[in-house]
Amino acid sequence: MRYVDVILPLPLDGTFTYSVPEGMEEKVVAGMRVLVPLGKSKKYIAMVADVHSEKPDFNCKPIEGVLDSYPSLLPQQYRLWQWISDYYMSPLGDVYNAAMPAGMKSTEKFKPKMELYVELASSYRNEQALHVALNMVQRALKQSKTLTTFLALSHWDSLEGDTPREGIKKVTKEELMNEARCTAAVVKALIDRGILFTYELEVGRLNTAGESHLDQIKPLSMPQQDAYNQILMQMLKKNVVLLHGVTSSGKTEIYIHLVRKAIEEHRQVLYLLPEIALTVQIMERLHKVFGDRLGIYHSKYSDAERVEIWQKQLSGHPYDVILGARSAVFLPFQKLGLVIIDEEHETSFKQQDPAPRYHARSAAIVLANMYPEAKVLLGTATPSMESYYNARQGKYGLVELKTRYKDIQLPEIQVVDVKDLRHRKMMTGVYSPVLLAAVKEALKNGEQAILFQNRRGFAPMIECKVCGWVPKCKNCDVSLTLHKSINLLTCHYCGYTYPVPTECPNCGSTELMGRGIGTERIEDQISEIFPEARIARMDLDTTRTRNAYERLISDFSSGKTNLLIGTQMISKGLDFDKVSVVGILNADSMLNYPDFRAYEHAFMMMAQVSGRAGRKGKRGLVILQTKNPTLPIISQVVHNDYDSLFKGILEERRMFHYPPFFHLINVFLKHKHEKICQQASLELGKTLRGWFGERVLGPDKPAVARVKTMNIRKIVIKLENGIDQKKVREYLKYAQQIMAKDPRYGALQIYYDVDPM
DNA sequence: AGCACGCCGACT
DNA sequence: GTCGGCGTGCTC
Repeated sequence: MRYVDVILPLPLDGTFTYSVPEGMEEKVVAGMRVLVPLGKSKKYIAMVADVHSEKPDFNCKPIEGVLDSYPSLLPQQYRLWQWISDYYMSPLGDVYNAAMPAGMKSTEKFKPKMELYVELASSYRNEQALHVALNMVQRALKQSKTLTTFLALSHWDSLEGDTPREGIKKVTKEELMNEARCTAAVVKALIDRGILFTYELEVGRLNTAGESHLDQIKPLSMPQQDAYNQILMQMLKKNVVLLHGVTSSGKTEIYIHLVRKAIEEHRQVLYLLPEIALTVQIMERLHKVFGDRLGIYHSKYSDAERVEIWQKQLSGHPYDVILGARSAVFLPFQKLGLVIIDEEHETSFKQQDPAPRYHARSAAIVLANMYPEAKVLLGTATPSMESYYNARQGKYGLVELKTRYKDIQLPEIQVVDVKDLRHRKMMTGVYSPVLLAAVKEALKNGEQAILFQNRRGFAPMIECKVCGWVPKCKNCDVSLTLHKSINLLTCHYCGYTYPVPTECPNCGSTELMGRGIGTERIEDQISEIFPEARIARMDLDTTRTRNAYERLISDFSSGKTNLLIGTQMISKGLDFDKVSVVGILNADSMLNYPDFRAYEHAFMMMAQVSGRAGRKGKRGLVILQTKNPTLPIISQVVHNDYDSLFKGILEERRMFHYPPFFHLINVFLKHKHEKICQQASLELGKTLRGWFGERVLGPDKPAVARVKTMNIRKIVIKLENGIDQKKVREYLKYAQQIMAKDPRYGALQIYYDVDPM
C-alpha cells in the first residue's frame, strides 16, 4: 500500500497522511496536488510532500483524486516552504496558503477565460450562397454593413468557390462590433437569420501580445558601466552583492543589462520590488525591453492571472523574467540565475500580518542558493543596516555608485526651524513662509511640487474640545480615524466603521474637533492657499484600486495635476521630471517613534522623498521643516551622508543589543480574557528567562494591546550573532507545548515574529 | 480554518 | 422540560 504525506491549506503544522487507492499509485508524486477529505464533510486540495509505503498507526482515509499530471511544485520551491516554515516559525499550511494562488487550492475548478467568436454558417460558405445572404440583408443597412465587415475581417471575401477553412481568420464578436460600429442586436439579427453563429473558445488571461518592436537596450554611461563590471566581478566571489547607488543614478538601467546577460545565458531572473514601487512606469520600461519574456506578478493582479503565470512557469515556455512583489519568490523557476531586489531597504518586503511573517529578501537569498551559481543583487540608495553591515563585513559584495545619471544634481535641502518661526508667529498653519514661497514660485514657472506628510503618528482623529474625549474602537485598543470623504470614523485594525458623533457622549458638548494633520486635511488647506493649483492626493485611501493609483501617477507625470500631496508611497520609485520643489512638512513625526529603527527609517524616507526633486538642468529644492534643526540626522539628510548615519546607528545598535548584532524574535500571546493573557505571558516569560536569561525582555503590552476583542502580550528575545538559532526555536516550540497542555490556558494563541521590522 | 460536540441560561 | 449561546478540541 502507498501513502502520501500532504500539506493542507490550513494553519496547521506538519503533514497529514492519506492512503493512495489502487490505480492512483502510478500517478502521484511529491509536488502534485491531491483532493482529500477532512473531517465529516470537507474536502481540500492538499499538496503532496512525500510518497511512501510506511503504514501509519491510525486509520487513514484514501485520497479522492490527483489533480496534476506533473508536479505543480518544484523541489526547490518545497525546500523554500520548509525553510520559511522553520525559520519564521509558521505552520507549513500557512506557507502553502501564502505561496499558491487561491485558484490552485480551491475545490471550485479553475475557470478558464472564454471569448465569444462569430463564424459564417456552413451553408453560406460559397460564393453563390454568400450572394444570397447579402441580398437577404440588402435592405437592412446595419446588418449588411456588419456582414461585409465580418467577411473582410475573416477573409472570407477573398476566397473563391467552396473553400476549406484555411486562410480564415477567427473573429470575436467584440472585434466585429467595434469594427462595424454596430450593437449586439445587429449581430443577433444575423445569427437569427442563420447567416452567422457564435461559439466559445478558451483564451489565456496573460498578455501575449508580444511587442513587435522591442526597444534597444540603452548603452550604459561610464559610471554605470563601471558599476556593472564591478557587480559581475563581485559575483565571481560572492553570492550576494549590494549595489549602493544614489537616487537617479540609473540603477534600473544596470539591472536591465544584468537581466539581458542572464537571459543570454539561458537563465531566469526574478526581479523583486516593493508592492508600492511596482508602478506602470517600471513595468512599461521593462516591457519595452523584454517584451513577452517578461511576466508580472503582484497582488493587484487577479487570482486567475496568477494561476496562469504559475502554470506558464512550469511549462516549456516560461517567462525569462518575473517582475513582482514579495510573493513572487514563491513562483516556480526551472533555471533561476539571478535575483534582483530593488529598494532592498524597504520594510514592506517583510510580510507583517498573516503568517508566514517572512522577509522576501531573506527568502530570495535562500531560494537563489538552491540553484547552482544563482546570484542575488540588492539595490538601493539607502541600504538597510543589515545589508550594509553584511557588505562591510565581507559577507556580501559591495558596489557603490555615487554619480547621478546625466549630471542631475542632488537637490539643495533647506532646513526650516518650525519652532522658531512659530514663536515669531510666522507660520501659516503647518506651513512655513519659505515653503509657501517655493511652492508658489514652482507653480508660477509651470513646474510641479510635492508635499510629503508621514501618516503614521498623525492619524486624523476627533477630539472633544471641552473634556478631551476621543472616540475609540469597541473591539481594539485604538482611537478611530476620521475619513472626511465618506464621513465615517474607522478603525484601522479591524476595519469597523462608526458614524461621526454630533455631540460628546462624555460631556454632551458639541465642540468636536478634528485633531492631527492627515493628508486629507493638508489637501483642504493647500487648496485654499493655492486655489489655482491642480492638486492630487496620494495615500492609502485614494489608491485602493490599481486604476486609481495608476491614474494619480500618470496625471501627475503628464502635468494634468501639478501639486502632489502624499504619504510615504510617493517616495517609491517614481520618476517625475518637472518636480522642482519637495516639502517635508514634519520631519519630527518620523523621529518620535518608540522603535529602534525610527532614525534609519526617517533618514531613508527623507532621502528618498528628496530624491524626487530636481531634473535635468535645474537643481531641485527640498524644504525640510523640523522643530529640531540641530539633530545630527538632519545634517546627515542635508549632506546625504549615509556613512555617518550608518556609523552612528551601528554604535547604538551594538550598545543596545539590536540588529545587525542581535537577532530579534517577538513572541505574541493572544487571549480573549486579559487576566489569562497576562498570567500566561508572565509564566512564559519566566520559563524563557530560565533558559535564555537576560536575552528575554518582557512580557509587555504592545502599543495596541487589544485587537478584535483579543488581548495581546509581547515577549522580545534578543539573540546574539553566532547563537544556535535552530536550538532556540526548538526551545520556544517546547515552551509553547508546555503552555498548550496547561488547562488554565485553554484557547491561548502563541505566535512569533522572527526578525521583526 | 471550520465544524461537531458539549455544557449552562431564557423560553414555548 | 427544550432551544441555542459560544467555549473547546479535532481533523489523517
